[in-house]
Amino acid sequence: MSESTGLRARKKERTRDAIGDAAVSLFLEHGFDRVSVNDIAAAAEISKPTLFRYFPTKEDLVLHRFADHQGEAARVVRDRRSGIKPVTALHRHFRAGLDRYEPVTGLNDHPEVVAFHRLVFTTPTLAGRLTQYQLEDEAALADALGEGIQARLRAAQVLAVQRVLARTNWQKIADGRAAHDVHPEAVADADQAFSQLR
Amino acid sequence: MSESTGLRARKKERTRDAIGDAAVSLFLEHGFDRVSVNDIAAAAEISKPTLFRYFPTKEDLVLHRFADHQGEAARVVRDRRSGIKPVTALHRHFRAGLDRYEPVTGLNDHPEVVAFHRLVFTTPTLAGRLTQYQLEDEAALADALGEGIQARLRAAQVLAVQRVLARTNWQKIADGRAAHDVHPEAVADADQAFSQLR
DNA sequence: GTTACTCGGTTAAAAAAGCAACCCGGTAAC
DNA sequence: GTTACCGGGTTGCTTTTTTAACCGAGTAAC
Repeated sequence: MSESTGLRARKKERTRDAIGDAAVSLFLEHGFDRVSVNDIAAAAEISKPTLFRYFPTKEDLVLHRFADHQGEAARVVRDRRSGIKPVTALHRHFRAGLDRYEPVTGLNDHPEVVAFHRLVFTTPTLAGRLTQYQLEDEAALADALGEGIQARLRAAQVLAVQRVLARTNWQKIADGRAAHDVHPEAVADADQAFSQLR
Repeated sequence: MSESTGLRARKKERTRDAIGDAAVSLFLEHGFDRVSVNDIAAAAEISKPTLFRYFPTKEDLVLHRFADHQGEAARVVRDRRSGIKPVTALHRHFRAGLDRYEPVTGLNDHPEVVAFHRLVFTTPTLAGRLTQYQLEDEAALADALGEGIQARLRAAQVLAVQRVLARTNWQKIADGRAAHDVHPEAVADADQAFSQLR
């Protein structure tokens, strides 16, 4: 079938996961600023230079989970079937994310996921760097949408919508509601927001 | 206490264990000749050259467990307290091994250990190489005992005794008896054999 | 009788990891 | 105020590992 991933690649991936998991779990337990990169390296059983070879900065240890979705919007637009408008494709994609309760949509009530989002939103340096990521994502989406100011404006608006929707969902769940319970509202919000984009 | 083992050393040890364990468990399951070094490398998730950097030959993948006791007899003799004769020290050491049911003494009825010994004894190339190890051990013991033919003779006799004792114990256990049950006989045999050496 | 496997074992080059030492900004000690 | 430590990152240098290719002996195919 498809286990043709070489030994090297497999181990690198595993190391990367080990570092990321160790970091996130330590951050959740003690807070971002109270955990040093040395602690993380020790927990992941790697050396400090190795850690920085996998993640350029301390913040990326947290944000790689968002980074994994990097360029997703652009890809959705590029891969849409002919005859479908970009906004429609993005709308459907986001809705599918809601139906799968994907963490990125904010609609996920697993305690770790909720705590993880709180960690990101309440740590200034993390929130700051997260917007950096989103700006890159926006640029990629703009490229996929075409050229000129028009494309860039649309890209910005789409991502703003997604950001607000995700944040809204997360807030409701952080207030104690269950994801399943919030789902209908989340879908309704998304429908409204995306149709206003057209 | 003792966490001062560097990262590198710790990982090396773990890799070595992983290879050795993978090898032995595959050998026990399928037989020495029906498992290739490639299979072992794959199971241990390392490459073939790495395997051979840890173990010089395929046989050593099995025999390293004996090799870990390499030079033990010589050390026992050298480290004996003053006033104690070499044979006495070796006798006591062997007896202590019996009391701890150490696999090397043959007096151990853990299924894996029994199967492991059967594997070694019934695979000619392994049995052959095992005697090589014992010859080196014999030379070391001879050195510890002094110089000349006299020392070499004594060394040979001591190791021969230990070999026969261990083999005898193993045979009884392979016949289905419990180690605890065999223990008194094993001690008696050892006492008799060692006192005849004097 | 070549051809083409497989298997134990080796080689050379390149990637990756470890280690120790360092830079720089902050901050606590005295 | 300087000394000293801690934090995030970096820099060489060495050790370890992967990769792919190979050698030489055995052996099955045809």
